[in-house]
Amino acid sequence: MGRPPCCDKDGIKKGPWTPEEDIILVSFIQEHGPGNWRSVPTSTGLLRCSKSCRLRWTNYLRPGIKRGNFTPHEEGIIIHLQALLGNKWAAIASYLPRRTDNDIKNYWNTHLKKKLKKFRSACDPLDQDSASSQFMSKSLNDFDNFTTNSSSSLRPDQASTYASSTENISRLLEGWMRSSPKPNCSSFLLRENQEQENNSLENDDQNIADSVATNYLRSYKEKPEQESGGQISHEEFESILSLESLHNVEWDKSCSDSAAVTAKGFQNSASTNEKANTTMIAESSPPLSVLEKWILDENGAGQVEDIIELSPIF
DNA sequence: AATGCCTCCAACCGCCTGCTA
DNA sequence: CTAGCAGGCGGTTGGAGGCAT
Repeated sequence: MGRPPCCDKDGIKKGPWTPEEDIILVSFIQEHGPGNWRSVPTSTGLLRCSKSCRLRWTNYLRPGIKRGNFTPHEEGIIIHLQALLGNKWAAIASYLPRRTDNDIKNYWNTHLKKKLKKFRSACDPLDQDSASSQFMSKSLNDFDNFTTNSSSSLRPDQASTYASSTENISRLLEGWMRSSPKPNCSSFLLRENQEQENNSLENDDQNIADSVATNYLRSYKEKPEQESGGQISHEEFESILSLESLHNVEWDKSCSDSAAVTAKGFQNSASTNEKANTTMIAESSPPLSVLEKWILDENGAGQVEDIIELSPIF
């Protein structure tokens, strides 16, 4: 026999969560830590299924979630990663630790898809396929300029309403958690603490850079040959090469043979100057983030300053 | 003021994978 | 080994609120 059912399917409440339910859920997690969702409905008396509880926590109540407008640079990261990884929102969210996959997915569907469409139309209204491929070779700066000059991506009225409601809950939760920290929830208490949150902001550069480097290399190496067709794009390889040199990552034997051959060939034929530049950048001080160098590699020098200036998380 | 349309996001649905009994 | 559930994920939707007429 398998596991027992997580919860009784009858009498399950659906729809928006009330503040009371939020408080019950958070107080339970404060005591027991996130996880073991199966026991949440029975232990708390919430008329919600365990799945709903988990979603509510991960997408809304979890401390450390950054809400509100996406920065132009965050947009750029999402666009770039979406082009590389597809609609792997969870994977993309792993590069933006303070954003939830649901938020990124919503933002993509409601804002970025439209902007991309406009961008592509602006590139070449007569040849959408060509414009699509051109887009990948366009710099993030082009897109940033385009989006900056476009109308606001989030209506101010909605943003303020949304922020005020979430902030109220957030403040409530922060107060509770600070008042009685529990050892078993230290992992998320770290994130909810404002002081440490500020530190986290300062360290986001390296955290995200490391996250990008390791996840990107891992996802590439785990990419089945049939999926990539044994080939990688110029952009992909340049990204990987840049990350590899910055992190001293060796090409893994586990890479598919043809992909590895392609990569090696590309590596050998790549401009010496390009590689030297990359290495030089990597060794320069103060260090730039891997992500910045990654983007820098694709967009030419001069973008880094914009990136740093644009995004508060960098 | 009333109505219809549009935008946005929280939450649900269904599928998949991995784990557990 | 197998059945069946938990957790994770991406796609989709319902409803609230704003805007245009």
